Amino acid sequence: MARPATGTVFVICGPTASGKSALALALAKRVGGGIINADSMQVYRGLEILTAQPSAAERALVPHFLYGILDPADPCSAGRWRELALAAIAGARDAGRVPILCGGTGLYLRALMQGIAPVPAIPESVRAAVRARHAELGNEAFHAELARRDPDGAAAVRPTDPQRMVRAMEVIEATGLSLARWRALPADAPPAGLAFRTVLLDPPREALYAAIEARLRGMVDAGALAEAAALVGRGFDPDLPAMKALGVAELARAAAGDMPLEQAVMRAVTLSRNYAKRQVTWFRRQLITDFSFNEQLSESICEKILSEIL
RNA sequence: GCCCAGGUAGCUCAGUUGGUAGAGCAGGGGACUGAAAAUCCCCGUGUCGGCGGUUCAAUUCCGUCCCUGGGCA
Repeated sequence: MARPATGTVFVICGPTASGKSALALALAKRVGGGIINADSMQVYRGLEILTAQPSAAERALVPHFLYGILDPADPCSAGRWRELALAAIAGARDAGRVPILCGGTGLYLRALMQGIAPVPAIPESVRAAVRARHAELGNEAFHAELARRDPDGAAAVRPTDPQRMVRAMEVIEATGLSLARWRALPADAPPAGLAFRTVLLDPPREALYAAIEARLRGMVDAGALAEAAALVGRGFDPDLPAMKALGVAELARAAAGDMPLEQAVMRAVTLSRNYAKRQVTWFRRQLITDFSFNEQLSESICEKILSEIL
């Protein structure tokens, strides 16, 4: 068995349906690894099919961490995931396993590998109040209010970007310090002694889009309609992250008979393509990667990649 | 066969009282520091169905043909 140097942590990233999970599994078998989820949606229970979480058979072969660990009502975040991932990395190493992070959420991976500002968790009461304030004022007036509280923050965020305006307001509201001030502080960096080896899967667009559609149809065959309907049936706040998993809204409507199945499937496929494109932009431009492969994963490509990175 | 409607961007359509046209979606590019599968920004030349005619000028008006709906036979 190939034995990477102590402290090595593999990172496998790439757009949805590029073959990350299969590559991670093959790598884990080869080096005695433990696979750690780095995907913002695969952390939730009740989305096993639609977020393509590893099967029970796969989990039996190799230890997996952070898949389906949170209830949809319990939102994750970059900071929270970072803590969980650090614990999982330590856990895998204690068990004699090589940690292999696998996932498509660039922000999470960057927060872990390149550090993140040490902003404390914002109390839920503050978050709710700021959101309500934004809903009450609307974009323009809210931006004006932010400009009064945090001029630099307001200048850095477009008045059309509610998510970032709300975040900037929450931080100054809860901590008394602007985001810019927090970001000027030393970042929460990964513990010393970890050496990330990052592999990017970046297949040709055409092959990737074909894989996305094939996989979506496979999900439907595997019961994605029922899964989506069950999740929506729990009546959660639609703003919860898990509720925004691609395909949930469309397939739940199809399950309820409110939308033709084929239309729901094609809509979910389109949304997934849009998402894959955003992911690719992130990985190419925001993440420092050690290896990049421009092919859709197959058995032979997988072998080639393994021999190259080990 | 006759009568209506239509034929404009990959798709769905708007529009031009005659001066060669623009939205949404798709697609492409980009931003990104804690709900990121999120949020946001930028990118629109296409025989305006074909061929004739009128006109300085036709995608627009006229004729004719073709195609697609719907109606009448």
